[in-house]
Amino acid sequence: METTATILHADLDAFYASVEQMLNPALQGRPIAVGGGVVLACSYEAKKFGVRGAMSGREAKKLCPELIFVDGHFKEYQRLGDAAIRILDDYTPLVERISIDEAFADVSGTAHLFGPSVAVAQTIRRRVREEVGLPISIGIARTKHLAKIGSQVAKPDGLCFIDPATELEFLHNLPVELMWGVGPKTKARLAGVGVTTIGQLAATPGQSLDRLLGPAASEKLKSLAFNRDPREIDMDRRARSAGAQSALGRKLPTAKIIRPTLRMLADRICSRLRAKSLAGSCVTVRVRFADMHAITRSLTLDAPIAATGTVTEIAEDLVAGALRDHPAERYITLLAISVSHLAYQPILQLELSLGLEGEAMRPGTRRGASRWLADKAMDKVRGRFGWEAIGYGSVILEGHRSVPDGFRELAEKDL
DNA sequence: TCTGGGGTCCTAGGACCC
DNA sequence: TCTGGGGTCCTAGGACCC
Repeated sequence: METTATILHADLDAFYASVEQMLNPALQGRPIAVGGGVVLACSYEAKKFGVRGAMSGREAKKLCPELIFVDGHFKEYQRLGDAAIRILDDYTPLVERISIDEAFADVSGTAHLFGPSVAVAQTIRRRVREEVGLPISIGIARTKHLAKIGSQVAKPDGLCFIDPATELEFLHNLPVELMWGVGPKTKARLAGVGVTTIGQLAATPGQSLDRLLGPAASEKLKSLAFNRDPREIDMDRRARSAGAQSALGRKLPTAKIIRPTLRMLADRICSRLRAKSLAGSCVTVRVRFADMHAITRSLTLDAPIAATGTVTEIAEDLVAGALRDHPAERYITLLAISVSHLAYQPILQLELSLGLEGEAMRPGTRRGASRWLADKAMDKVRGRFGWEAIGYGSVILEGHRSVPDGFRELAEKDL
């Protein structure tokens, strides 16, 4: 059976840090971290010292006294990430963007135009370097999972072609944590029974793996370990939820804290939804306590909503219920809202529902649609004069902005 | 002393329906 | 008194990824 490897996984190396080093040549070759209080990203020079993303700035400095902290150029990240991914588009329409700095591409259908996958990958790497100025690593394999592993092996600034004829040999020599879905917990469980490589996982009897990880996870890992990943390139993945969260430090769970925070979170989420004529019918809140343990509460509605006020009130009720269930917890450290079960809801449909039974958004509430219209008016003002021009008075919160807004926006998935 | 933000997917039990 | 099975949705929690 003749098979070829035509799935590419392209991944910009230490993306944010590489951009900073490109913009400021004095930073090249130096250990740098984007961010201050929290390390949002760091350069390879910093990684050598053990610096990692999500680490506190202080911890990072302790590991690497030479570390240079820089502010992020978030607009540039978006522009350059887009430019790099666009180069992939020149070689195939089958491109699946995973995040700002990463994408899959299937070049099987375009070999007659551009040559074999390795040649295409070499060209892409050269062009990204020349036209965008950044290093990008590419893995090439028969499946998405293996291509992704390939790009990790290729880093930094490399290319890794995995020949289908010897792919299992390649795969089985690698550590389990390179597999998709194996994080710290699963890695530790596997290590507990002496499994540290993908080959050892492949050789583990199904029954004992089932006992260790449950039948579903076990089956999934087995299929990945034998490179039987069925996933295909998906060109237009739709977001399934939209959420927002805010770390609070350590706060007493009073209405004074909770209400304005939830309103701000709902405002962020709902304006994003309305901008895309979307609404969701499931609202989930998360409350995290001082010991970092978090709980969730959710409510599914009869009809989708996107009005800030309605989402805020539902979130307040859910948080109140969550707190009632945990009376011993003295402090909260984070609040989050997520809206899911998203549905396209153009204004026409909303007006129709007004004529019928209001919008049943919430038991006992018929104000949802008029609120939605008021929100749309506000969105319009913001569109012309900026986000800060208008808003809910009570959302103005004191300082404590641990992460820049620019970073937050980059993390938002297109709805 | 402190520990970000935005997501996806899976599991398991219970309710409910046919 | 004893007695079904399958499917779907909801909720809560957990693991993981970028």
